[in-house]
Amino acid sequence: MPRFAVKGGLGFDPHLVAFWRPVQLFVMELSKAYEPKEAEEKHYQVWETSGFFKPEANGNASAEKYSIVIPPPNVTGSLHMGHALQHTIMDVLVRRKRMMGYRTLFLPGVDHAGISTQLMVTRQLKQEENKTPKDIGREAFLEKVWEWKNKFGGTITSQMRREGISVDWSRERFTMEDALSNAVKHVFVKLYREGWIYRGARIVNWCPNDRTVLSDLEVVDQTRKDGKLYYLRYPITDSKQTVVVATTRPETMLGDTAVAVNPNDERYASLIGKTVDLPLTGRKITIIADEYVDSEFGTGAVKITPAHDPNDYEIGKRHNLEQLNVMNEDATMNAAAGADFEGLDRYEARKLVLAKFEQLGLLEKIDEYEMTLPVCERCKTVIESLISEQWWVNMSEMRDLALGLKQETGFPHFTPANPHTKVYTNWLENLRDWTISRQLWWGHRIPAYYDQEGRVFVAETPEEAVAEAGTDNLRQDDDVLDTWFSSWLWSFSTMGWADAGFAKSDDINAFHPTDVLVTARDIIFLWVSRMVMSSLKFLGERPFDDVYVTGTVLAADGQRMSKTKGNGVDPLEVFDQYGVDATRMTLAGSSTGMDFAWRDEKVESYRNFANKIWNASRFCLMNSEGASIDPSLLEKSVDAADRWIVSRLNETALAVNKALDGYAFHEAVQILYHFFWDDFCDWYIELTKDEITSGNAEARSRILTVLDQSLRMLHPFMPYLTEELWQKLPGKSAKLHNAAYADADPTIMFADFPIGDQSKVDEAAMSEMAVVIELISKVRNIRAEMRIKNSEPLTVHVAGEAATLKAIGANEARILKLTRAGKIVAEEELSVPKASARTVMTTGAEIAIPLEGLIDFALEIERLEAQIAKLAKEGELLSKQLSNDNFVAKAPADKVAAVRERSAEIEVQLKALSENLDMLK
RNA sequence: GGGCAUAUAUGUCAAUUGGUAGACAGCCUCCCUUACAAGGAGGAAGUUGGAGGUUCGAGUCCUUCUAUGCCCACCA
Repeated sequence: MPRFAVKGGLGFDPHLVAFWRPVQLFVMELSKAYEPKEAEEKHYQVWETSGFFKPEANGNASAEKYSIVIPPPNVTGSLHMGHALQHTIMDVLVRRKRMMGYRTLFLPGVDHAGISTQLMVTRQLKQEENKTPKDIGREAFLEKVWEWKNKFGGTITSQMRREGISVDWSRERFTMEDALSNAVKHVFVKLYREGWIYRGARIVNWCPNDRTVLSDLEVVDQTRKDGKLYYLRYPITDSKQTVVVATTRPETMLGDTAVAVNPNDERYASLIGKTVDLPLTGRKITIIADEYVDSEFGTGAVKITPAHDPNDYEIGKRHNLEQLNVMNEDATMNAAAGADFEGLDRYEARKLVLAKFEQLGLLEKIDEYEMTLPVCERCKTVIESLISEQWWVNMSEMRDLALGLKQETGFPHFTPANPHTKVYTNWLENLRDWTISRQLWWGHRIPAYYDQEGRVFVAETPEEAVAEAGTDNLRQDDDVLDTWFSSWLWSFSTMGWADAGFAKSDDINAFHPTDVLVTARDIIFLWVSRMVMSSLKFLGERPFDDVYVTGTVLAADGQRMSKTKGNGVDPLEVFDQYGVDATRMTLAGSSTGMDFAWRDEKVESYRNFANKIWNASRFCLMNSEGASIDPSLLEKSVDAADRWIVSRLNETALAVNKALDGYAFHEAVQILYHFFWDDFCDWYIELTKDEITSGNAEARSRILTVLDQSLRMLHPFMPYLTEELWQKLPGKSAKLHNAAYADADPTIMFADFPIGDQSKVDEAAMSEMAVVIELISKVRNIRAEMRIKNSEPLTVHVAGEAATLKAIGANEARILKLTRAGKIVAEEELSVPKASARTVMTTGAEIAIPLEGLIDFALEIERLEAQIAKLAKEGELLSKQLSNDNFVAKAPADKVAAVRERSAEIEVQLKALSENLDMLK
């Protein structure tokens, strides 16, 4: 419907009347609800272009540093909830420290993601030009990749900007840029010269789809329920006897070079040393004995294929067996498999092998067998084990460095400490050599050069290699390095290590080691541990002090988010629907280190919270004429409510800082949520509303100042909303900044972060307000339970000790307003008619409200009895404790005293309540 | 096979060194009160997975069982 359409035909629409009324003029006009998009679009650009994210924004030469490098997302990636969680956590940490005056470096970057990127560009090439990488050649293909990178590589970084993270984009790095590539070459050469990198043929994980070797960490298990165990019968040479072997992969029998049994297996003792006629091949292979064989499994006899199985490979080495490779790189059978099989895919070959065994009457049986298969982490193709010449890193020195650091200094400290500390150390202790070569084109090409005789020369540049070889007739190794071989240098390669001649650059001196690494569980081995090693090895210092390991964001159904299940939640959609700040609060508020399920209800409630902050600020701004932020007002409050909110402010600041220092993000969020909503909105605004709306300039300034302090504490979590509001506060200026940013344009990003001060917690005000709050709550409770309308004025009678009555007297006007009572009568002893509702306060003070004609006696009796029952139950428990001599003797004195005190309170309350109850009966 | 987590209100999750269980959402009652109905006021709801034990006292520590999840190794 058009905006100004008039409903109906004649007359005027009552909704339109408002337009014609004189518009009320506010000091500041804010819409009724928070619209996140406006703020999100506006502020990030200003922050970034103003240089606020750069460490250089800090003008204090002696400022302490705080630094975090972001785990580089894949250049092909797009933002998911895991990123959003990690980035939120890091940004919260950095923003707070920045506000506290630290010189902060928050460094972003992107990973070239060898396999993913190559696959993506290959696919695109196929689609657009129907060509393969081979068709166009290495150089042309790499050009295509760079083209792709320049065109689409910015997706992830622009999504990161949307998150509001305060990273220094001027220091953004890419693992394939020159400096980082030089670092990789340098490290490779150094390790090679020291003997830690070597080239050798060993059995490896081969992905037939990607046509490259993979490290153990890039291979994952996949359970196959439809697996089968095939029993193949092999005839013993020159004998009627046969031996049956069980296998899940019949096609590999073409490469068998032995059959193995356990030396202690009596069934086969007589066969050891004999040979079998390997069917379909015409080869004879020996029956050997090896402890590896489990007599209990299958038939107790195992076919041995050293070239296609890691265990068989080991056995083969022990027994000097031939390694017969029967497969090609794409998992088709090769010539060695025999003419019938050459060129067949491994699964086709399997069918044919089985058919032929069947024909020969040598297929004993087929069992159903559930099994797990190794598959490629990325493309899920079943991995083939085969023997291949690859580059490896011997990790022993680096393992010792990392373990030594952990043992001697405790670094890095993991949060949560359990189970990550142990997992980390155990993994290091059992570390194996790392396969670093990959049969790809996209990546850091291995700086190894071969001459005509096949001799290898490893050097950082071709020129050096030529010089060393004494000939320029050299060919560079075709392979590239594992992507992680550049990632593991990330903590310092991003800080100018290569440009400083592989020494400490200014940035490294200023910001390394970084303070904390925030990451998900799955790359502790792949990345975290390797960063520790490389940093110790090449820089001589740890890369980070702490490691905060986030939980996994699960889908609403408690399952992992996955594309195939379609249960994923796209953070960008959540940003659109609920706002970035609400999403950040949700993520931070869920971050306990445990996995957690995504719930729309959560983000909805933080969306509501954002709106609450908006409206509370709106109220303050609507009543801000003649007022401005004035921190000195918090120092000299007279009124109890004011001293109370200042106390709560300080308590909150102390608790928030403590929580964040301990990476207890959920706790910090809870504390802020309740401080702002409960203390500030529900109590402080309501208590002071009269003063504020009536134009009391000091009250107005004070509430603005409290709001300012609150927004500052919320800012690390909700950057957009808080900046939007803070910019509107009268009196906002660079004077409110931490001293390190005195010269910057006013922004809440630089406002001094409240750290809290226990000495500013005013106990007298706290207990005075506790009385006021309790009294108001009790009266409201009576109204609600006795169904007395708010419009019905009441008289509240209170009888109790002097302190309580004094507190009530001092805050009479506010109590009257918030309880909508007409009068408060303080007296030594209650003098009220029988027709009254009664209750009692913690201090034992009695409250009664005469309800002539309004009271429902039955209801009131029920109400009192319920209160009595509840208190009596608690009292019973406490007196039981107190009558236990052991408790009194052994429990800490303050605990006993607390129980005594509470017990006494309950006794007083119970007495008062039952007297009141008697009066009604 | 080895290791490690988790099990708390209807749901999702909290609970510092053992001190007697909280939040949010949902639910029930009332209220569109001039910051906010994305709101206000009040309320109901839990023998903390089962069983044993240590302790004056256990959600928290120990043993054991059950269920779920994760990691590592292996899987002929």
